[in-house]
Amino acid sequence: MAPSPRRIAHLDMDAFYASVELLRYPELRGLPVVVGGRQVLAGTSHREGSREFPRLREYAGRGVVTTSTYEARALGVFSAMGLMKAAQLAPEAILLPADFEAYRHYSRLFKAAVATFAPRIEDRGIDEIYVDLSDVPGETRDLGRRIKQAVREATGLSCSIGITPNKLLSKIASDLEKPDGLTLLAVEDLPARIWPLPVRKINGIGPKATEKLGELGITAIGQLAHAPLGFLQAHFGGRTGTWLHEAAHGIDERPVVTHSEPKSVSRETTFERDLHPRHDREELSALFTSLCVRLAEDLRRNGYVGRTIGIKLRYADFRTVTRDLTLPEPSSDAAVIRRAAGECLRRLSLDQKLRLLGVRASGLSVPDPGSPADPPRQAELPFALPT
DNA sequence: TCTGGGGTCCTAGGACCC
DNA sequence: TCTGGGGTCCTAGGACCC
Repeated sequence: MAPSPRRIAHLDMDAFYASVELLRYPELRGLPVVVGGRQVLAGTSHREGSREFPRLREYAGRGVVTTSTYEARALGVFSAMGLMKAAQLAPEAILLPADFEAYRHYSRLFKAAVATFAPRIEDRGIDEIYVDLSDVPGETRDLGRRIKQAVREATGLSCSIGITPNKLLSKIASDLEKPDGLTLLAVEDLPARIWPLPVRKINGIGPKATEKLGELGITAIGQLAHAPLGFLQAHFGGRTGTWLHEAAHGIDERPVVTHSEPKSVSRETTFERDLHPRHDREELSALFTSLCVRLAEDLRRNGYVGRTIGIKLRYADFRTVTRDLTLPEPSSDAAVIRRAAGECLRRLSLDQKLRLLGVRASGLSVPDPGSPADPPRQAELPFALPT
């Protein structure tokens, strides 16, 4: 007898950041609203009663759209789009700065609400989770309705849920009836509901793979399903070819992972304007040190030390390079991190303008209590870039 | 109108060791 | 003094995701 299929839910909050902002500013409901950018705009009046909100057209800078309301999406404004481009499409849209504290608060609320009756939860970021419902009693659609209701009662927000035998299909399903959707799918529904969709809908197929598949004449998931395994393996390699084939057939045995340890921690910043390593040396050096200090704080706050320290540079032409260095002993000390990052920096030619600088710690571990890997809190910092 | 910040996983070459 | 082979670590880059 075949084992009964799992019941895996994927829950995705609808336009999450923007929806949280609408809780705060209900008068913006129904308007195109965009969350993004880095700071509140200067000159924006905040009068009580008749509040003036900044418009997208007033924005100047390097920010991107983090979330847009469905009204803004109707104007062509989507996540990850540059705000300057978004302003061309929707100059009158309201632009609000991101308030991650608020989003984290609502994130905790909705996850806690789901956990009260479906505790096997995999965190997929601030606004998404997978939930293993296999052992939760109740009829599937009813469970879905109860989860949505619990989320709404806890947060005042709507979400979309897909429930299928695995994570891959549930992720696709949760998107099918957004917003406020509840979509149940069984393997028999694959040809009718999944195969007509573009391959890009498969989580893990991005712009590059979509492009390459397109060149091979494959645009729909059904076409991918009918491509011979050997053909896919020949073009994408053994592993990826097999994965593409299985994904198109709705096969995915990955478990819901309820706990995982972080692998790396990083801090990076894109400058307001491109900076030259020599001409803007002092400003860059201060930024670099500040990134190291914040990274060290992040490590300490979360109780980790890192053994590999790396840097990331993005040149003005958007070319990105990384360098890293593995230390003899792991550390969370800002001065140690700064020194290692400085060593990495010395391995790069610094004759072009930069737009981004980042620092990363990987090879994380939890330090032994009292070990020398956990040095005193404050240490002296070298404040100059290596020459 | 140029493209944020925080992550994960995979690949691949060279060093190094047995 | 012809070119073995496997395992692991380190490093760099890239695709992808939220």
